[in-house]
Amino acid sequence: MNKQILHVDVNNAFLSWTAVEMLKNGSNIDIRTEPCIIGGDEENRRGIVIAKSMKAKEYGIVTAETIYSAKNKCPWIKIYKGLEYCKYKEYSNKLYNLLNEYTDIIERFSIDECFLDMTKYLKNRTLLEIGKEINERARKELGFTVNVGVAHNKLLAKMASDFEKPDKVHTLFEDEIETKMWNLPVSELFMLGKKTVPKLNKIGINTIGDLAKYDKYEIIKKFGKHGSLIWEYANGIDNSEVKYIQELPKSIGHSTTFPEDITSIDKLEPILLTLTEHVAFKLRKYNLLANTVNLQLRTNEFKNYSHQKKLLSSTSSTQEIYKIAKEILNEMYKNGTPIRLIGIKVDNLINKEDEQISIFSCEKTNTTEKLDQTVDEIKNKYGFGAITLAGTLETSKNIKFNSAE
DNA sequence: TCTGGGGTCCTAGGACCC
DNA sequence: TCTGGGGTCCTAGGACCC
Repeated sequence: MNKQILHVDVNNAFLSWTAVEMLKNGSNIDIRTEPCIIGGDEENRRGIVIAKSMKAKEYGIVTAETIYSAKNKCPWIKIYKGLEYCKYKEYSNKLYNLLNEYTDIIERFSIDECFLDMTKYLKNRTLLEIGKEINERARKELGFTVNVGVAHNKLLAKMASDFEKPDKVHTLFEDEIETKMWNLPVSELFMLGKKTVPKLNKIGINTIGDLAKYDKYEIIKKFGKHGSLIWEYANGIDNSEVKYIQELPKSIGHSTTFPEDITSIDKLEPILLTLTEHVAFKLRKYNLLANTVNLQLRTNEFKNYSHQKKLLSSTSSTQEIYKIAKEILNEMYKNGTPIRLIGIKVDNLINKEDEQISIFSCEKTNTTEKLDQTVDEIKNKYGFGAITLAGTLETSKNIKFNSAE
């Protein structure tokens, strides 16, 4: 039996939500109607396009390009700062609650995208009718528009919602694949990025249809597992389920770009400690323990380096993670090299209940755990910045931790 | 005033074991 | 001593997503 799937995608989410919030606060302009972008802070070297209005799109401006380049395309483009991430989360939740009236099988694919499995909840209505109703209710009740893709699997629903924008509902059923999807450039296919597209073009594959009709095993030979996936996608094949149970993260990371390059380890270390505090705090919030610590450095020349180390025993302690992170940093970093970004990531995460008590765990005292616990309680009550480890005090003031996507 | 930040998954190559 | 083959685990790096 066919699955009945909807994909709901907020149009220019960060820009739309900023517009709605501005109107709510008494602004008399709707920024959705002007050529504008939500942009990062150029002075602090975070100058990229986070979201763009439809008018900005007409100038060829794309998400994640530099603001510098966006200005070249449209010199009078307006740039807005955007809201706090938690505000965006609120709007995301409003949408989720509305969708929840239709089905409990919802996958939050990102802050602004959801998959809905409607198979059990059609109730004598067509999937398209429900899609149209959701589209209308979002506009009327929430004040922002969404695109809805209507199909029999997730891939096709996602492709459908990406057709004409904004505020549209599109179907992409099996018998429409050839007419609606195969004529599109192959770069439009989900999971086909800018590295693979030129390689496909080189062997004469320019449209999604070209890929669909190409010999599957040739594609697998060239692109491995990924090749198999994109060939199936081109043919509209996707048997994956809507994952409605929220999974625990597989890795937790935090990174920051500096306003100016840093050339000494003494300046890197306190920043690393602040980043570690964030990561460990989040670990403990999920009740997880990490087994691996990974450090990333980006040089002024945009070269990325990463090194990882396994922990002797799983931990969520700020101090223990920082100790390893500092070791890696000292092994990796050659003093004097200009560094633009530093990042820490923990993975190989396990549930705290599943902790294997190793001989190394015996060395641990309860003191650090108690300290972390106390710090977390204060952070939860008064905010993350309310308390910090002494070593980070100076740097935390100067380093901005941008939590926007 | 050029290039963010948070993720997932895959792969190639090396170490090590039998 | 001139050199196998299968397997696992680990690491660094890369591709892709929003």
